[in-house]
Order: sequence, then structure tokens, then C-alpha cells
Amino acid sequence: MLKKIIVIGGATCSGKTEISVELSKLFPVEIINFDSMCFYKYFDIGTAKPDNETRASVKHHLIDVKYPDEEYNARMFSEDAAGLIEEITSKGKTPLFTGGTGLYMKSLIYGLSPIPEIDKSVYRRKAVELIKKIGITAAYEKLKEFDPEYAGKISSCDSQRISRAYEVYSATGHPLSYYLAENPFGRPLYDYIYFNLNPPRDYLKSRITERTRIIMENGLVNETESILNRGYKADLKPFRSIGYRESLMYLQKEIKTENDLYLKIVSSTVKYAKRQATFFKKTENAMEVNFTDLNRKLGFIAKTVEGFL
RNA sequence: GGCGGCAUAGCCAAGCGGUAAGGCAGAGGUCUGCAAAACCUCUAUACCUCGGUUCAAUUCCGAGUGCCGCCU
Repeated sequence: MLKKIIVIGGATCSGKTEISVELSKLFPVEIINFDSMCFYKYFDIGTAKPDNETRASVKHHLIDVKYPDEEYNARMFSEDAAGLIEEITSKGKTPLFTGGTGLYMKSLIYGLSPIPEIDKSVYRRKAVELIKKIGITAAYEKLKEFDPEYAGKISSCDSQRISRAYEVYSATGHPLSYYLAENPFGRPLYDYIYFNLNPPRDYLKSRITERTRIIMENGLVNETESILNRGYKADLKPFRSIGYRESLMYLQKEIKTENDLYLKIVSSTVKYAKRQATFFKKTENAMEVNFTDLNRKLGFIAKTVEGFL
């Protein structure tokens, strides 16, 4: 008997937080975040984390669980999620997953291939150095030799995936595709119900515009500086995320004015929302919710959840 | 008022005597431990105006217009 979970996915600004909180008033749930940047402490304003009041009203998990220089990834998430599902279910409640990171949702529902833990400080560094040394094209040619199957699936310019393939092969002696074959993402691990919040693009754009304005007013640039002042380096992962990356450029004078900064963040966010929407609509059994009116949205989702539980 | 520079798609920008790169923006997509990342595909009859030279001008010449510098 698979455990029941509720998943609410959707692009940034699609209203996931709001609907999750409303649902928590109707059903005994605890919320588990799967926005990859909300795991990190101190990155508060730019990630638009739920505020303290919201977090006091219903239990939220996996927010602020890592320091900015700590490793967190899809594997760790799926393990944490499995533990939380166990814990919440045993209390007679239902886990409600809310977030926008497609890969994390996928690894939650289907699990990941059993690739052994790899020491990144050794093997990833080696992979990155090799690519830097021989060039991405030559690296891809070599990948074709030891893992032609995976090479065939990715672009010859995809530095991250080429690097990953190298790190897996050099650490384990097996090509990445060897492991991928073991879990073709066929069987869900949970009895899940999944809502894809997908409002019309224009509506989403106007929400993004508005939220970016608020984020900047709330002091995004100051927050970026204050994280740096804590001693965290600008090349850490969360600094590569939308809003922070641009703020860093602004602080380094690569972006000249606050208005340019604002426009750049809006533009990056809109593109990101597009990528998210592409990912989420592909998920099996997705129930697309495109109303913009909260009551209609909630009405539909609540009714569906009621039938599911 | 004088001198010089510039004028190419929504924006930036290369270039050439034989009708023109690229980037951004736009649209769609990919995704198995970096995923707010990384990557892929598609997309525009755009050369300021008017004359001249030439087989042929966006490219050369002249005038005009506009913008930007410098000088008075």
C-alpha cells in the first residue's frame, strides 16, 4: 500500500504558497518545500520564502535547513522527503509538497537511480579540471568512448552533464547510463495527487513584475551584501540563483542602475517560469489548474483532495 | 556658428561595390545527486531621406535630416 502524498507544483508566482496554506486550514497536512533555493538559510528575500506568520500557522519542512556553503541536492532531498513522509503519515497527517523545482519533484515521486555516493571534492573537481584542460569538445569526444549511450542524449556543450558523466565513471568504474538503466522512472513510489498551477502567461508576468518590485523594495541588494558580509563567497551555489546573481552584478557595477537590475531580474524570472511550466506539464497525471481566482482554484483543489484522501 | 563622428530588425551590433554575421529580446523544447543550474531548436525581405557615379550602392560622392562629441 503506497503512502498518499499531495504535490502542488508550478512556476514561480503561480500562487503555490497561498493555496497550500488554504489547504492546510481544511485538511490535516504538513507542508514540505521543494524549491531548491528555499533550503538555504539567509537567502530569504529573493527566494520569497513564506513569512514567519505563515510558517507558524502550519508546519513547514525543509526551509532553512542548510547553510549556503553546504551541499544539498536531489538525492538528499528525496531521502529527506522519504523520512518526512514516514513521520508525517505516522501522525495521521498527509504530506503536502509545494515547490517549483521539477527535478526534485521527479526524484521524490520516482526515486533516483542507485548511483553510489561520490566524493565531489575529489571526482567533481577532477572532472571540472579535465574539461577545463582539454576543452569541452574533446571531453565530449571521450565521453562518447566510455558512455556512448549517455553522450547520445546530451549536447556536446552541456558542461554540467558531461562533468557529471565523468565524475560517475571515474568514481565507480561504470558509465552513468549503466545506473540510469536501473531506474527508468517507471513506477511511482507514492500514491500521489499532483496539481500543476499554470495560470495564463500574461497573468504570471504581471505577478512576476509586481513581486520583483517588492523584493527589491524589501532590500534584495542589502540582503546579498549581508550574506557576503557573513563570509560566504560569491561563487556559492545559491548566489547563482535569480535575483542574487543579478544583485552581485549590480554590486560589481556590471549592471549600472537599479532599474536595469529590476528589468534583468524580471526577464530572468519570466524565462525561468517558462522552463518550470515546460517541466511541470509533462508530469504524469498532472491536474492542470489555470484559474486565477483563489476561490475557484481552492474549490477545485479542495474537492479533488477530499476525494483522494 | 565651425569642425569631427555616427545613422543597419523591438534593442545592441558586425560587414561588404553584386540585396547583410552575431548577440539580446520573442516562441517552443530537453532534463536522474550543481536544476533559480546547464543545454537544444525555431524566428525578422532591417542598411535615415533625396540626388549623383556605376552594369550594379546598404557600401563611393554630394546635399538634407537626426543624434553624439569637441571648439567658438
